Amino acid sequence: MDKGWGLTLDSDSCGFLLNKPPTAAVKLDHNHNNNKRSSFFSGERMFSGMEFPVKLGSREEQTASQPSNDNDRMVVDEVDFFSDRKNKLKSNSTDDHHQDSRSNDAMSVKKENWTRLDVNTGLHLVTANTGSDQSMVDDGTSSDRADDKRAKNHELAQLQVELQRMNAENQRLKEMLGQVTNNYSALQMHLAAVVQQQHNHTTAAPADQSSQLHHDQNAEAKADQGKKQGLVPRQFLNLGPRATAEATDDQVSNSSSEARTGSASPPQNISEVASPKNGQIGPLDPANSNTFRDGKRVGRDESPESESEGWVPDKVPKLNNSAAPKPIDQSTEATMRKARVSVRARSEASMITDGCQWRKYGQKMAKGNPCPRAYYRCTMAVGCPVRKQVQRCAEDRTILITTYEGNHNHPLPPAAMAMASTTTAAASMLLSGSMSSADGMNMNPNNLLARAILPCSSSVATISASAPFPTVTLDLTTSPSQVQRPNTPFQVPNFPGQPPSFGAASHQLPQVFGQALYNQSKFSGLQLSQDTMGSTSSQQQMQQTQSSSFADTVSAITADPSFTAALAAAITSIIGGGAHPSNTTTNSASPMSNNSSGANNNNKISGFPGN
DNA sequence: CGTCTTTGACCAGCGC
DNA sequence: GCGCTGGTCAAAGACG
Repeated sequence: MDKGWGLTLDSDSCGFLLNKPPTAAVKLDHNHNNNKRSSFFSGERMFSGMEFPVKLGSREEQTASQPSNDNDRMVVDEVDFFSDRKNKLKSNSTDDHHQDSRSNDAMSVKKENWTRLDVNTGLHLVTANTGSDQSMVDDGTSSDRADDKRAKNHELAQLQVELQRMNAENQRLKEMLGQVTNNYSALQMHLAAVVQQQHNHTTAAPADQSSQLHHDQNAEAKADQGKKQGLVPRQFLNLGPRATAEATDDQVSNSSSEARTGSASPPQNISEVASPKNGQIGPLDPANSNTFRDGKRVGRDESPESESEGWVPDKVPKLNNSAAPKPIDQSTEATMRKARVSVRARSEASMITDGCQWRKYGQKMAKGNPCPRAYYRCTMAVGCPVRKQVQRCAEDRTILITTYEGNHNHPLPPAAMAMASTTTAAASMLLSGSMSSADGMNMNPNNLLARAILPCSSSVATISASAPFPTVTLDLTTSPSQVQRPNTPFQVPNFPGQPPSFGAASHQLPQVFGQALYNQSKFSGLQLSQDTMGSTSSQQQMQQTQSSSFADTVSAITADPSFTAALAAAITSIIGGGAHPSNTTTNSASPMSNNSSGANNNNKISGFPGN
């Protein structure tokens, strides 16, 4: 976030300055002294200091609202002060300037006059108004001006407070936007998966062919097809949490963990989550983090809260017991929290480099595995609910199993977007469509998720419902030949937070994925800057444009068969960083002891924390 | 000195 | 009810 500060100063100047009323006051006085220069400047540049437009605006508002009075006043003031000014200062240049202004534009004349009046008024207040008889004459106007100034200052302060509030709200909206964008990308991938599955089924059932042409009509076709294959139509009809919840209630209740989630967590959530939820979203709300840390269960329940906000709009009702319409988040969040995406890959590193910053908070010896399981939590944002478990495979200790859980509630650096998007999409699809079809047994590779994530390979993506939590496993260790990798596994030397290197590495990927990564990098970079910047409308438009283009790109790449190899290559490249000494990781995990090869697994494991 | 890792302890869920 | 297991916390130590 350090990067953002530089950018923040660039575009947040208005908000930044406006957040400091004393500064504004100083600048206001300064404006009075230098108004001749600043008036036009302020008219041209809105962000040269909001004090200028605010001040001018107030003048202009008065002019607009009370044209007659202002004109009258202006006439009087002009006569008084400019004549006075001419008499006193005999400034030809000013007069010429005044005439030029008149010749240019009447309004500008007014503004110029007003600003000049301010200047002269200030002079009178300071010098001439110090107790002369004339001051009694001018006292009326000067006192009026003083009052006018005070009123304007007061108005300015109010505007500043308003702007502060707007900035704060803007920040919240930006955070929401980031989450929604992630959500959107996940849904895009899901949609692509559904379409693809539809296409696959259409080949078998041509009767439904017409429906696949129209995505809008997909719901009905999905329902039919879902019935055909024994799937619950709602899974496909509703991509939101409701579908997930219903699916969970209807079918996945056989999973003990799900039952646990549904029965135990929601009551707590209702009581504890409802209040902050109703008030405002707080993915980064410190309160969340506090409660997150206060109690384990509370934290586990609340962290998904913030997490799911990125997943589901508030308006979507949630059916946990299908009786009381509770706030969606609770069970959905819990479910999302439970959903896991496991990535198996060969790596000598203690932890794969996925672009995020992790903090290790625990380590346990898991049953049935001599290798300890390390627990990490994302530290890129306070209260980020994302956790991951890192454990080596018991059978093959060269295989590193990284299990992700939860979704980031903060903007991600470009380096983290690939993995985060992948895991997010996988988890989303798992929960929205694939989970119930698992029905207590492992998903076969023909599952839509497997096809969605890795469309052209049938053995790398599996879903296990036998696990305590519904888990998607991306196995990148089985068939390297499927991954269109060159012999030299491409490394990402400065992978974290360095889009150029990432883009440079992406040239080895299929073009479409490289472009996607590039777009992601741009977008997430924009998000990063946006997160700390005071946003402008143009920037928001840019972000939205980037968002939509990014979503389109995601949609495009998921439909592309080469996405399989691209995704595998990307993840493998991320993971491959550990084997490369040049790979600088942002992870704080201790680097692996320099094992040259995977021959001695024990040595490698010994490098694993805790062994 | 601040941050991060380590590690023992604690807690909750689940099965018996 | 008890033990097992997974997950988390937090104090203490390590590290830069």
